[in-house]
Amino acid sequence: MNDAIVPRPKKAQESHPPRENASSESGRARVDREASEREREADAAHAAPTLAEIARVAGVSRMTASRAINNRPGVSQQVREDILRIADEMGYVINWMAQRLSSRRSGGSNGIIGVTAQLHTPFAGEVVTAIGSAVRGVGQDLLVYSPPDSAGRPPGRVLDLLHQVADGVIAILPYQGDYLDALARARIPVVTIERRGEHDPFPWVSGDNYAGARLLMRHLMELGHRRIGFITGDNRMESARDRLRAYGDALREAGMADDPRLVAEGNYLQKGGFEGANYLLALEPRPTAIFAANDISAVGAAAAIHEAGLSVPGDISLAGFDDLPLAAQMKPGLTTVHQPLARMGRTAVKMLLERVMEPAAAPACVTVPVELVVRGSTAAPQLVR
Amino acid sequence: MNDAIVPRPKKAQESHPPRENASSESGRARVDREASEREREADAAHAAPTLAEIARVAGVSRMTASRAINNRPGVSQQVREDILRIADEMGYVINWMAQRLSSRRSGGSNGIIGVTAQLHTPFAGEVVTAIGSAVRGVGQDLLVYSPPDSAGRPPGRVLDLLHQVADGVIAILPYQGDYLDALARARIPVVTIERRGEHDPFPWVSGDNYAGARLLMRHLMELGHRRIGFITGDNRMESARDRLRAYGDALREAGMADDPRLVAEGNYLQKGGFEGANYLLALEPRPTAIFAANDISAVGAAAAIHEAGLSVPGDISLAGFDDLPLAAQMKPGLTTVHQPLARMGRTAVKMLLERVMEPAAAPACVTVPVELVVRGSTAAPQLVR
DNA sequence: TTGAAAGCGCTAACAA
DNA sequence: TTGTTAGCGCTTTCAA
Repeated sequence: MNDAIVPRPKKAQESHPPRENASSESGRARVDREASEREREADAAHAAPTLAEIARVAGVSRMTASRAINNRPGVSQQVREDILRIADEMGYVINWMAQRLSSRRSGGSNGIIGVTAQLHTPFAGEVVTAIGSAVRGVGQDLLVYSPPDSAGRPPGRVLDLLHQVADGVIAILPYQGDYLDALARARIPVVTIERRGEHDPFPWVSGDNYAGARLLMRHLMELGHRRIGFITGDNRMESARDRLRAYGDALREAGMADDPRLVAEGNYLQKGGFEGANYLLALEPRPTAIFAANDISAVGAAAAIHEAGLSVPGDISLAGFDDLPLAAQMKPGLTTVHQPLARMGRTAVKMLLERVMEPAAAPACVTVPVELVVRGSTAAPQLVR
Repeated sequence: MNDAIVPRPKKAQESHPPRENASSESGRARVDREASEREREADAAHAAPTLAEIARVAGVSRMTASRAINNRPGVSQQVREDILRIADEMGYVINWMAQRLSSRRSGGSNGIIGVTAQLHTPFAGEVVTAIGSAVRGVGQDLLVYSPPDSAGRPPGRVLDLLHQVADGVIAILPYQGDYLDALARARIPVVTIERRGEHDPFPWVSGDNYAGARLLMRHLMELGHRRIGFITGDNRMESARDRLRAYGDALREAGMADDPRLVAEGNYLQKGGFEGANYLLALEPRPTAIFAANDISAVGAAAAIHEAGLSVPGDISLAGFDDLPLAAQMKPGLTTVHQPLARMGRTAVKMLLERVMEPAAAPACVTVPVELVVRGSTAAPQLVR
C-alpha cells in the first residue's frame, strides 16, 4: 500500500539560506551527514518516517521534534528550523491515529464538521453541496461519509471513524437501525436533516413537508382533478409520512372519495416511481393526476407514463416534491415543491456549531417554509373520458 | 479486513431466551452484578468505554473481548455472546485511532475510497455525486474531504487523515501548492479528475477539453460570429489552458483577427465571469458572442449582460462549458459542452481500484469524449450594427 | 530550552 | 479456548 517516497516539495528549498557564507563550514558538514543518513532511512524503511526517525536524524529527542513540528513553544529558533527542514525533506507526515490517540485527554476540536449521506442520489448531492457552501464561511473542514449499498454489510465502521474525528455531525442518512444505533452512540452533537419521527432524539431541520404537499394538492384540485394518485416515499421517514398525510387530508377535506387504491407504495427511488405509476395507470378509472412523493419518483413515473403511450400533461398530470435541478430539465418541466436546500444547509450548520459550543442546549428544531413551483407537467384534466 | 461487530441490532434481543427458566438463578445474579457495575462505569466515566472496561465487566481478558468484538475465532460461543451483549449495553465503540495504530503492521485496506473536492461549487457537487453512484456498486465506503475557504490556513491536516484511512484517493482539488504537497506525500494511489499539466505525477481522467472547445467555436463561427470573446478559467488547471488554446487555434485557423483584447481573465467562478463579461462588453467594437470557460462563469456573464441592458442571444450570444444542470435551467438555456460526469466518475473509480490492487501499474490516463449541446443562448449575430 | 518516563486503547505474537 | 507481554507513534507530565 505504501508508495514510493515522494518528491520533496519545491518550496522547502527556499527556506535554505540561498548561499551559506563561509563561517558555516561545520554546519555544512553536519548537513551532509544528515543527508546521507536520510537516504539510508529512505532505502531501509520505504515506509512513512516516524517522529522518532526525524528526531534521530536531527539529533534531538522526540519531544523536541514534536514541539517543533506542532509549532509549540519551547524550542530554540535554530533547532526548530533544523527539525522542520529535515521533516520536510524526509516527507514526514504526522500520524493521525497516534496523535489523536495520544492527545485524547486535552484532545478537543479538530475543526471538522462531519456529514453522513448516501451520496449517489441527486437529493443528497444537492444537500451536501448546500452544506458545503454553508461550511465554507465558517472555516471548518468538511468530511462526508457515504455508505455503500445499504443492502450490504453493517455500516458501522467508517461511521464510527467520522464520529471520532468530527466535532459534530449532520446526518442525512438512510433511516435504518444500524445507522441510528451508530448515531446514538456518537459522543458528539448530531443534527439531522429530515426529522425521523415522534421520538427523534436529535435536533433537526426540515422542509415543511406537510404544508408543501397541501399546496401541491390544492393546485391539482384547483385545476379540476378529482382522481389523484399518490406514490409514497420511504415511509420510514417522517417526510414521506407527512407528505402522505397531507395528500389524505386534502382529499378528505375536499370530500373526495378517498379511494385507498389510489395510493401506490414507492420508496423515493426512481424504480419505485416507475412501478407505482404502472400500478396507478392500470386502475379503472385511471387517475387524472399523479403526485409522486419526490422528484426522483416522478422521473420514474414519467417513464412509466410514456411507456404506456400517454402524455404529460395531456393525458395525465404529474407532480413531484423537492425541486431538484432535474425537475426543471424534464420535458415538460415538473410541477413540484421547492425545498430551500441552501437555507436548510446553512441552518443545519449553524445549529450544529451552536451545539458544538454548547452541547447542553435544548434540542431545537427548525421547519423551513417551502414553495409551490408550477411548471408544465400539470394541467386541467381532459374533459372527455 | 475485519468486520467489526456492530452494536447488536435489535434482532439480537431475540437470541435471549425469552423467559429464562428457574434453573438459571445464579446466572441471573451474575447479570445483576454486571448491570450495576455497568452503571457505575457509565456514571463514573461518562466517556466512551474502553475495551479494557468491557473485558473487566465480562470477566475476561482484553484479548478475548477483542476477539469477540472483532468477530474473530478463538472464543467460545457462550463467552462471545456475553461479551457482545455487554459491549452493546455499555455502548462500546471501537476506537479507530487505537485500532488502526495497533494493527498498522498487518494493517491493510479499510474499504474506503477517499475524495477531495471543494464541495461548494455545483461542478464539484456533480462530480462527487457521480463518484458516489459509481462507488455504490463496488461495496466501498466513500469519504469526501472538502477544505474550508482556500484562503485560510494550511489545508494539510485533515487531508492527511484522509490519506491515512483511505485505500486510495480521487482528487478534484483546488490546484494549490499545499494540496499538491499533501497529495504527493500520500502513500496511497491517487487519481485526479482534470489533469494538472505536463508533468502530472498522477493518472487522470478528464473530458476532452480541447475538442469540446473546438466544437463550440465551430458552432459559433458557423452561426456567423466573427468577434468572439473568451473568459478564461483558472489557468493553473490544464482544462482551462486547453479550452483557451482551442479558442485561439479556432480563430487562427479561420484566419480571424486574433485580437488579444478579446480574452478576459476569469477563474471558473461566477464573479470572474461577471467581471470578464463587463470587460468584454466595454470593448469597441463589442464582441457578438462570449464563450465562458465554464457554465458557472457563464452565469456570471449572463448577469453582466443583463445589467448592461443587453439580451441573450439577441444582442450577444453566450456559451459555457460543462453542461451542469443549471445550464438547462437558464433562460434562455445555455449552449455548452456536455461532460459525461457519471462516466468520468465511474472511470475514475475503476482506475483507482485497479491501482489499489496493483499499485505498480503504469499511470494510465483517460480522456473521455464530450458533446456540444446547443440551447437558446446562441444565435446568429445581428446583421446591423 | 530540553529530555525521560509513562501511558493513550488496541492488537500481534506468543504462551498456557 | 484463553491470557500475557510488548509494542504501534505520539503526547503528557515532570524533572533537569
